[in-house]
Amino acid sequence: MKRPTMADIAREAGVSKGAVSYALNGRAGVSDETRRRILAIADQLGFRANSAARALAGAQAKVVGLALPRPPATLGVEPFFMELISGLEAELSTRSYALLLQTVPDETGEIGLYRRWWSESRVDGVLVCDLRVHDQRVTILRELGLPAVVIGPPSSAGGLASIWSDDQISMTEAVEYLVALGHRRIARVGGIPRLAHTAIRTRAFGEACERLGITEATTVSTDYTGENGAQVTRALLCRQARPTALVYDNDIMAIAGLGVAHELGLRVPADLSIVAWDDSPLCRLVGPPLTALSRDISAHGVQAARMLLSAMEGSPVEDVHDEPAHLSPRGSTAPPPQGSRP
Amino acid sequence: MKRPTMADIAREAGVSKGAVSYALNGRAGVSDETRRRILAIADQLGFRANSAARALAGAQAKVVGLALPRPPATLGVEPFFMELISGLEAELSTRSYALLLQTVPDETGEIGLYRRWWSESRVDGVLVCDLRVHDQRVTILRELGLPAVVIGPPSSAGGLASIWSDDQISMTEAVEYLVALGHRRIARVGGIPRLAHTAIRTRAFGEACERLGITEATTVSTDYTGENGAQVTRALLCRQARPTALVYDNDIMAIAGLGVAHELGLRVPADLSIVAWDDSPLCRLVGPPLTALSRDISAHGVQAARMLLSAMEGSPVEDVHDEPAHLSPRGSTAPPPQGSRP
DNA sequence: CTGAAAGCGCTTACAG
DNA sequence: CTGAAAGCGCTTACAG
Repeated sequence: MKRPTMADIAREAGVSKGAVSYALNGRAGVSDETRRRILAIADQLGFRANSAARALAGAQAKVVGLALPRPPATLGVEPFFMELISGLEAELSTRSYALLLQTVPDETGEIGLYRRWWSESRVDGVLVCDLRVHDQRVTILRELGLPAVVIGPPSSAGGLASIWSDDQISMTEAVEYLVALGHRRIARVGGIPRLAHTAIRTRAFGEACERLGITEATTVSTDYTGENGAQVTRALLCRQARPTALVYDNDIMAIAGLGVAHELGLRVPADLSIVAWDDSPLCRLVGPPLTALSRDISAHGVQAARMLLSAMEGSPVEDVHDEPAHLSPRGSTAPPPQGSRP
Repeated sequence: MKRPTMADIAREAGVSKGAVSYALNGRAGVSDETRRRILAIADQLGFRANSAARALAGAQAKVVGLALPRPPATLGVEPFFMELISGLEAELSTRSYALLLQTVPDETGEIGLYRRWWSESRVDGVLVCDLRVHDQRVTILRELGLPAVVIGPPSSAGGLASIWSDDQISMTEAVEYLVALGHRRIARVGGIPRLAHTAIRTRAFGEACERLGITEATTVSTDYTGENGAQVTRALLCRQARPTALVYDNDIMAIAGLGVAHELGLRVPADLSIVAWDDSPLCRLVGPPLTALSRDISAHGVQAARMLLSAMEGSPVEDVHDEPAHLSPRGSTAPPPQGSRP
């Protein structure tokens, strides 16, 4: 099959290629009648602008890039990214933008990828996630002048537009709820420490516990995998005075924690309360369903895509403070067992 | 920042742009010494070929497309796709190919997407998944002449190269195992009926049960979501003579089924055995860990990407029959309760 | 082995 | 409002 080009349309309509371009892109330069005729012919021929030619001629590539800074193995089980991607997709596809995905092993790899995307003119803009406290990526992106939106706290976004939800509020809500239930020994199975949002959560957890007089509050770090979450949970539950409540930084580890409780013969929530973060449908499927800090990640993605699209158009973009995750109490939280109450 | 172009290299090296192109692409036409000099300069300048220009000049776009034929909401929880994607990525990225992702609402939308990708010259080839029994997509792809590899049974691939694993073997293995344990009332919570591999599994399940004299064998269809899996499980377990073993077409539904058993006060595996299909790490995390039909989906993706890459080079590509999923017995299967044994 | 030139299919100033 | 032309940065026959 031969692809129809603008020259074909121009010939058919008896106008110049330039006129076709103006008509197709809805710009001034052609009369309404000519425009209509051109559009009709384009439609009839099933014309689609060649994206390479368009990009080369200085227009946009109509592609947005997303580097996934996690090892492929982790990605498969982490519902967060897929939910984010479906949100991004939902917005991008209505505007005929494609999403270019690539996994990267580490920060250096990611920076290399941005440089490559930039020098190949492959993408019009990028979304950055998993912000670190001092993140080099934002510096590079500003240097390259590649439009970018950060999915993470503005405090680490280095001046790039950012969209985030305030994890401090959510963490405080979770701790207050557990304390209200009567828990005094609370531990947190935290995420990767160098990530900016992990740092925020860790601080919030510590502060909330201190304020409420919880002295036995621990945070243990993990790599977010279920295996690691299980391992840490096992260690915590085998302690002399084991915690009566656990707060997890993602849902996969919370589910793993539930499995470990089961393995140790502890009843959830009678012997142990569990709170998950990032409420994927999984949390509602397990028995008992997990109390979780939930927010609409997909909507977060839609919003992030919108911001990037405006940034790419050159409009000034405000930071967006999305709704924080709120606690959805379900079957995995209850007052602590009698013996451990104050 | 200004991107270095081949003209810059040519000027620096004192040769023509053509010579630079030959040198960079490892083709004949330049002496070894000139080639080395050109490569050194390119490297020093941080040169990267502009992908749009390259695609326009008739070379490849270096992009592979994957349409995701599931509603965004389902994607988030389905580990299968993310595992497949990480496999594809692993292979594509080493060859400097990018993966273009787009969700599509249905078959018509997917066909439209292929036409668009084709007419925009956006991708060099595509991967097709979730094959239907009579799948229109393969016909269209052949018409367009877009290189494609089907991830699914060759029986529905309509002549396109395909990679698949034989679900009949796996299903038979699962049924034989359950029967050997003593189960006589086995039900299957199946996937979307119009998918080719679902049909294969349904037939295999029926045949295996019949051959082993299991008369009470039912398959119930679902849409693969956890919610639907839970609902179907609830209905099955509330029957007069409830099944003592359930086989699920994906792991999410198996986990949902475990939740329902918990909710109904049934012990797994003492009262009910559960077998999951597609053994994501989740299966090992829940309590009890799920017996599952496991295979390396990520490796499947690597292989699929390799096949597509050769197809795009014009090499003839053989269908690949990947290793079938094999049973990994874990804590969710055991002999049926006393009363229900023959 | 090397160079000069045409062309891929668009967009966008620049004249009329 | 419209047309003719240059140019984006590559690749690839075609001469030398």
